[in-house]
Amino acid sequence: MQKKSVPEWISVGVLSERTGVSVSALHFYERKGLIKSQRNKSNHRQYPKHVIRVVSLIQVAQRTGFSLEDILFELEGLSNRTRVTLEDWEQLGSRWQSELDRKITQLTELRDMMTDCIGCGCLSLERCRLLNPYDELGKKGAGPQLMTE
Amino acid sequence: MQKKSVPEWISVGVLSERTGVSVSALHFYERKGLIKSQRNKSNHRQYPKHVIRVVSLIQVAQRTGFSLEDILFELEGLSNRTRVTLEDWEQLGSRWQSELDRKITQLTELRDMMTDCIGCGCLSLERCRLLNPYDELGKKGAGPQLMTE
DNA sequence: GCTTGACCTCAACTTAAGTTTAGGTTTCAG
DNA sequence: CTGAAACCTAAACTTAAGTTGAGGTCAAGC
Repeated sequence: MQKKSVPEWISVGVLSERTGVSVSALHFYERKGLIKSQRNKSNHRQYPKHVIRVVSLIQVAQRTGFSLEDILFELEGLSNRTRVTLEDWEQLGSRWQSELDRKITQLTELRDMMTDCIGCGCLSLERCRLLNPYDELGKKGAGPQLMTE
Repeated sequence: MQKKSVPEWISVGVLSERTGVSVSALHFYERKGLIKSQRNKSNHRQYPKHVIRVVSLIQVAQRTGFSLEDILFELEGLSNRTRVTLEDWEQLGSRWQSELDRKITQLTELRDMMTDCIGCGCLSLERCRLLNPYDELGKKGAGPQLMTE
């Protein structure tokens, strides 16, 4: 019992409507190699319907902060270029989750540092780890430091 | 008992060293109006030492995701353009914190959606709220939807 | 048979946040 | 006196992710 594979082609306009991505951006993605199309006899692009999913994944990846270059790299690693399977999705999804976790951690640290700093109020250029991330305290010996400005 | 105000001038090279921001970027910031300098007799820029703090704040703001334009706007709202006081910092700091909170919330939502989605595995273009943020389900009536691809 | 809408290509433009390059001074150390 | 270090300006270049514009084709509807 083989499922029939029914590509069912859609135009760039329809792809744009279905994904919320502008036609010009879709052309752009195609130039970058993120999606592929066939042409009909009038030279119009025809996309297999499942490209909708690829475009949607691209959008999710962008929202998590990946560049199109990164995304192209990820997509190229997939077993099958246009058809995104469940395994593909599990792979991508967990990779993207780690990236998101990394980002969230970073921002949270920054926010906590900010909380400390506002509470502390020292605004010291010498001591403040927020204002002074490339800290080189210790060079000058320990102990209280003057806030020389 | 008045404190003497001792500006103590520093060169662009020193400012660059102290902040970790390249000289060309500092020139750029000056063109954009984010920092100001005086010139000495050889036409070299001289910055009052507390500009270091302004540049540090610019970096923090950038790390929290503000554009230089935003930052310029914030800095212009300060009581005093170059000298950043404790009150200034409290003002800015809490504004930036909210922005950070907003971002963290967004990313967290995206990550949780992703967790759901990977667990669910449906990858349905019709139903998935991750793949389909501009959802218009309901248009077609409720009930189970075919994953037509 | 003409207009309209959807599509095509290619090239130039846009914004942000700088960097790079080219050419020109000044100042200090040897 | 000579050369290097630090500085100056102005303009062009860079990258990302597209957008905009000009000019052209094609099929459908009136």
